[in-house]
Amino acid sequence: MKGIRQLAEHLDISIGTVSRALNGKPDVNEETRRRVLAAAEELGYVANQSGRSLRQGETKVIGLMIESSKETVENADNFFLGVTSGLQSVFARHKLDLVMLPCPSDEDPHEYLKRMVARRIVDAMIISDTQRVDRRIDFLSRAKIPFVALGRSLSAANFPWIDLDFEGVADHAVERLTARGHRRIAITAPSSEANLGYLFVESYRRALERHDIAFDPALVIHVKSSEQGGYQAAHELLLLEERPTAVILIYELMAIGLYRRLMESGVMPGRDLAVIGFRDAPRARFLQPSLTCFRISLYDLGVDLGRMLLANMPAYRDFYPGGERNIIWPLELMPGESDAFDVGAMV
Amino acid sequence: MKGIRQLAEHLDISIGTVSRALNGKPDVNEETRRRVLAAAEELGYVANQSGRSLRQGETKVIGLMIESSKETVENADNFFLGVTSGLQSVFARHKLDLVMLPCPSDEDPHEYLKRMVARRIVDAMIISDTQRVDRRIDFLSRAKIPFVALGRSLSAANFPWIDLDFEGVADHAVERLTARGHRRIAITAPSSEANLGYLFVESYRRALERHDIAFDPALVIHVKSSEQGGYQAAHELLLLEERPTAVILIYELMAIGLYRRLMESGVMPGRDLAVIGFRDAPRARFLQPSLTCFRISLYDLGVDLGRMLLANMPAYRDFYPGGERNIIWPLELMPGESDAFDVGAMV
DNA sequence: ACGCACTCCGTAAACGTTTACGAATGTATG
DNA sequence: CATACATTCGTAAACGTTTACGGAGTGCGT
Repeated sequence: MKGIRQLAEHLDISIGTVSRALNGKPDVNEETRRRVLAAAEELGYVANQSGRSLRQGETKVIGLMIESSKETVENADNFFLGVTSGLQSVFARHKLDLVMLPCPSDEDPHEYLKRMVARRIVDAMIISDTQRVDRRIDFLSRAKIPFVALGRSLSAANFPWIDLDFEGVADHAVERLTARGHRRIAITAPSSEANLGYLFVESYRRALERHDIAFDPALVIHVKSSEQGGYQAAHELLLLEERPTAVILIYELMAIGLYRRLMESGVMPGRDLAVIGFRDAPRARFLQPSLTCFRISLYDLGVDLGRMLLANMPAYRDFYPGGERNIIWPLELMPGESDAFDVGAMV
Repeated sequence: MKGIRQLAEHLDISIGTVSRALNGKPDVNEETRRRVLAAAEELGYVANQSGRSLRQGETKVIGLMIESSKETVENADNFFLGVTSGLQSVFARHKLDLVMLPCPSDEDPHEYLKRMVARRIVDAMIISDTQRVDRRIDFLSRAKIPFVALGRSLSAANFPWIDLDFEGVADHAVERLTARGHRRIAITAPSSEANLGYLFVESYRRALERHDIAFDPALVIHVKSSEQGGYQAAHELLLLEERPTAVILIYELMAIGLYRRLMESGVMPGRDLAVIGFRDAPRARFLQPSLTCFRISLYDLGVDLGRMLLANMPAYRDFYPGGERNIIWPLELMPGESDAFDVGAMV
């Protein structure tokens, strides 16, 4: 099957009518439409996207940009695939397709993004891993490309984003730990410029203050968010003169390395040191001891992300009226054994 | 910047010449080419892909199709992102872009694939998670769409693929275990129709035979390839009347759940049961005990995958002469503590 | 002076689709 | 019966790019 022209000839109908029939336009006889659809099905005709895009100026494809930097590869998890499912469930209703755009590690994310939209590969963008100042946001806003960000940023005053409820997580974690007598609570943070790490530590600092605990910079351990980083974090933790009794991890798989290093020194997580993890963790409960962890409903997050994006696209705006422009996404605590350590008993 | 026409007017040059200049065609004055490139850079002109694709009949985009089924999400790892880096390093040389196409879990992979190529979103495809009989391979061959498969299949006699060296892995693992006196060696396998699981078990069976060990179907544990599945596998393992002394895991993260379940019953992995894992595992060494595991160089695998694909595309064939059509990819053993259990001492 | 080859560039057609416009037909209205 | 309107369809232009073709200019050998 070549194109719409062959289909039209086969039906002995003009090409324009065939197009209207396929696209559900009103001014076409229902009988004709039936015949066209049947023939298209039979001959396996699918519209050439290039021709359509050229004419309409839109590709019907949404891009989800992801980093494929070395560190991302190392700590890769189900995060994006989970979100993807939710996104697709929304996009499918509008015959929009989703492609994931992995930015090569040796290319500047900003340049990569520009190239993708300039080539008209996608109509709209979902960006993630937002930096504290992120030129991509500037660019997309200025170029009036519809987009949503997974993560806040300082780069623009008002743009659509969904971010995680760091404040709630930190508060919940600190509350839970102080209730068990903990006063020296460490935290891990990435060394990158990702806004996530910054917000995470800031929320932690404020949560401490609310519980009348002085913030000690020495308790912020800057390591990579991977098993390797967890190992390193435990190592640095054990070297501190006044050793903390609890630690909050920014990424749940870090617990693997952390546990390992602790046990090498005879320190038992959950008994000698309380550990709380962050982000999605169906696997957390299989660790030994099982990890107390905050989890995210990735699918639902994807759904909201998709809706928010479409609400910002003129062609689909009407389907999603009155949506918020920003969402702070709540996380749910999954209690485990890793924070069972009760300091109160020792005091 | 609208299009090439505006660029041409701005330079007071014909549109055809501008196009030739940009595309490196020979019949254009070097001075003119310099001016054009400078102006394009200055005005931020990038060719509209839709127009170009329509004219040339190709999109310059390669698709990497991945499953986003529930199970894939659960055990998602760095696999695809790791391969992606290698792929992009090859594609970049030819100004080809890579997009990842996540097949929605509620859509038939075959239909999804057909839709993507029919819409001309990509020129060529890399498919993964091949099934024992996989209609996608049939379709792509027949439609003469260039493609490479990550994984063998029975669906076509001769198509380009790269697959893992299951035979080598199984042989190496069984060899290593029997050298330490093990005779009852269990293995985990997925319950799906994925060819990977089938080949994995078959290789294991043949490796046993080569070492004069009878194949016992009861020792093939069908569980999901996730932490949860590992937990389940350990559970079933402990119920066997004649308990095996070793187990081979098809996916390294299963070790987390497996360890947990074993310890719950007081069985110490590495001391009471030897464990060997499979597939990439920078994280394996942080488990407690560290996991003996076979690792893959994902980047290099991606490079070969990319080369093999381009060798099958007429436009790029000349750059990659004489490449093999099929590659069995070797894996490297990373020794750990999990298989230290020596049965010989007990006999 | 002529023909020839070579370099460089402009012209226009083509890719497959959507859509504004108007034509043709049928039907209701005055 | 003339007019108005609704329904259905065909015609042709347009989207932005590449490229076959040919033309203009230049240099060279005869």
